[in-house]
Amino acid sequence: MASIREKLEQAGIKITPQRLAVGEVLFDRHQHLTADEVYDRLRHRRSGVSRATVYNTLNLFTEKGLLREIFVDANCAFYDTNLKPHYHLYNVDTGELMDVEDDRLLDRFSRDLPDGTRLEGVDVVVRVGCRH
Amino acid sequence: MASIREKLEQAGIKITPQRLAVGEVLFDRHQHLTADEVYDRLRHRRSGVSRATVYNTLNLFTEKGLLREIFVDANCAFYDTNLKPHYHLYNVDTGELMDVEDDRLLDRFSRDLPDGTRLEGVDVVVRVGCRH
DNA sequence: GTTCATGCAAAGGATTTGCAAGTTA
DNA sequence: TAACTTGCAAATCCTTTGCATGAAC
Repeated sequence: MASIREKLEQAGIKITPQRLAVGEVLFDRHQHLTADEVYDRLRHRRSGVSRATVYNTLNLFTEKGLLREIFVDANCAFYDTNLKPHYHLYNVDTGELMDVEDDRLLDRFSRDLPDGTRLEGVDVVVRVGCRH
Repeated sequence: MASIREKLEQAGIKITPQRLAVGEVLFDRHQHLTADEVYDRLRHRRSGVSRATVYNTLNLFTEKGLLREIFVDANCAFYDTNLKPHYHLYNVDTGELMDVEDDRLLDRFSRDLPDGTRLEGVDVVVRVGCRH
């Protein structure tokens, strides 16, 4: 718990009870949560964090590099706590999202970037369906 | 124009004037358009196609394999007419989306899929920013 | 005491849906 | 004719915002 406080402070984030609560939900382990899932878990814990604050906090954590946003379809952003190079396996039938570690991911796609640009990140989503 | 009609028929799509109009806008050349951009172009051509029909048609074309949806951020899906293996270079500062051809894209990520699943597609978005 | 965070409710944008009327094969 | 498509407006979903209250340094 102290480590979450440190994590936020190291990222230059001002500590509040709400931000700690969001951090505890998220950084418990590597996972992919939507904003709504985070909000629900906070409610179950009876942490009084409003929806607006959940969104604000997720955006803040993402800006500060503690989270990565993943877009797999129009109506939900996932927030990923795994910052190591990896890609995602998305099951379109079950909605399940899995990590696949891949050390060379960045290398593979960061060659030949246009002049005057810098790499921000590489997002790979491998879509699979259940075999019927 | 006849080729668009054939393209739709081959995909098992019933022909209507609206669907032909959407097809003409899209399949003119390889491009990435949002639903709203498609709607705007239809209005400039004075094709009377409603917004709802644009959405219905884009979803239909996607289901039938004539388009690919690309999600680069929460608030807009791009529809890509390029069906060859390729990935995307997205400039977060300018909003520009570029294709990069890559024949081995599918191979690279389609190994080791979970049992009982089949590959639906591989989406790669390389995010770049302007060097300041 | 000034700056920043919170939370509610309202606004916003993209997409979908219900349903009546019109089209297609 | 039978099944499907269209279009409008309303509904829905996710997310952001305005603003007044409250906390922090």
